This record gives sequence, C-alpha cells and structure tokens, in this order.
Amino acid sequence: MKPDVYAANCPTRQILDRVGDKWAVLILLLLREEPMRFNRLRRTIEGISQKMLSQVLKSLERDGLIRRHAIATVPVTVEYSITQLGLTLAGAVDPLRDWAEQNLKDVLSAQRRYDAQQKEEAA
Amino acid sequence: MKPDVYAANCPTRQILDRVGDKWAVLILLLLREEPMRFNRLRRTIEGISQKMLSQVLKSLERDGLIRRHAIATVPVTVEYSITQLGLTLAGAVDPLRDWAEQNLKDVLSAQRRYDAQQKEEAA
DNA sequence: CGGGATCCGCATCGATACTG
DNA sequence: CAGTATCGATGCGGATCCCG
Repeated sequence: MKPDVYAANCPTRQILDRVGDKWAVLILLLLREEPMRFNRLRRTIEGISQKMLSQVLKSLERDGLIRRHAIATVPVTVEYSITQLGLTLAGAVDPLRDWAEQNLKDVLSAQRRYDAQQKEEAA
Repeated sequence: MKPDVYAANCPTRQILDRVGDKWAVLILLLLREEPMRFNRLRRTIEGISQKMLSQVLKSLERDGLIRRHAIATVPVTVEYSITQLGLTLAGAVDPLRDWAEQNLKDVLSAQRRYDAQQKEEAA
C-alpha cells in the first residue's frame, strides 16, 4: 500500500469522503439506472431535504460524476444523468454493496455478541 | 438493483456509513498490514485525536471487523488486529482505492472547469 | 418545477485533564 | 500505556419561506 494513504490529503481519503457522503453514492447509483429530474430524485430518496439534494447534486456535478441538463421550458425542466467517470466510480462501489448484502447479518450478530458481553462485564 | 437500496435502512446504507467514517477504513487498512497497538496507530494516523481513535476502534470491534487483545503486563499492552470479516471488507474497499488513485486527476480537473465556468457566469 | 437564502438546533469532534 | 470524562466550539443538516 502507498504510504501516504494514511496522510490527511491522499486521493483515497478524498474519494472516501465522497463515498462516505450520506447521499452522494445513493444518487450516483440511482442515476446509473436512468436519468432523473430533481423532484423525482427527491421523491425516490426517502428522507432527503431539497437543500441537501441540490447541494449534493451540485458537488457531484462539480466532480464531473454527473451532468446537469436544463431545458428551457416553462416551468424549466432539469434532468440529471451520470457521466462516464461517474459510471466507473459506481462500478467501484459495487463490490462494497455486494459485501454489505452478504455480510450485514454477520455484522449485526457481532454487535449483539459485543453488547451482551459488555452488559455481562458491567454486572 | 434491489429497490430498497434507496430506503433509509438498507444494508448498503449502513455499510456505506461505516466506510464513510473518516477514520474507520483507514484503521482497517492499517490493521490489514499488521497488528498494532494503540499509540502506534495514533502516531501513524495523522491528525486523529485519541478520543476518536478509541471510539472508532470500539465500534470496529463491535462490528466484528477488528479484534482487541489485551495483555496483562504493567503497564497494560493492547494489540488490535483485523478479523476475517474485516479482511473481506477491506478487500471490497480496494477497488475504490484503485479508482481514487487512477481518477483523482480527472476529478480535480473537472472541479477546476466547473469553478471557472461558475466564475465566468457570475461576471 | 427547480432551486436559493436564512435561521437555528443538535450532534460531532477537538482539547484538556485525569485514571488504572 | 491505554484509555475515560468533561467542556466548549462549529458546522452539518432540517425546516421554512421565497423566487424566476
């Protein structure tokens, strides 16, 4: 492993921050399925505020991961779609999603074991 | 893709939160290299407070991703190591790290383009 | 429809001091 | 050495209102 992976400003850290963003990856995976408009995204993703949505969309666009396409209708229509770069990032996230689905049960049972252990020691 | 990937409590979301944790993955990758003791980790990871370190270590242990081994010396010696489960998670993170190293340049240049565009439109 | 601007509470995190 | 406890700043994110 590259030594600077543990430094504060290594590439991995920056990307991990992106991926770690509560909504960014979710949006990326959604847009990989199909292009979508603002309010459709808003409705599809439970619990996101429009402030967060517009903020995350903007930063994803800034990173070149998604593209914003405004059509001058009245009222205005805006469609978001994933870029080639975004597509490759989404692909790199897939193993993580697979891992999650396969191993969540193990994680949860580990948590239960840990909590029971702690409780026992407290007594 | 599974439909519930966009719900608030899907497995992926939970794991993504873990991975998104600023320090958790870093620690995981470090412990994959070799087992380490508390202060060694603290020194190796720049900028982490001991509060955060102990907190993240505890939650990683709770999830069954790392193991804590205390040796009754004076003063006490504690060694942390990665588990089998943690090893597989670290493996799932690798594609992401590779992506980061390969594509960070593209992301940065996209950001510069975006910022220049914004500045121009403001004028 | 697709956002921007503002206000504000709450959780997160760092710094410091202390302990077995 | 390996943490825990407490305090205090700050900034993220939700709620609300408004606009082109």
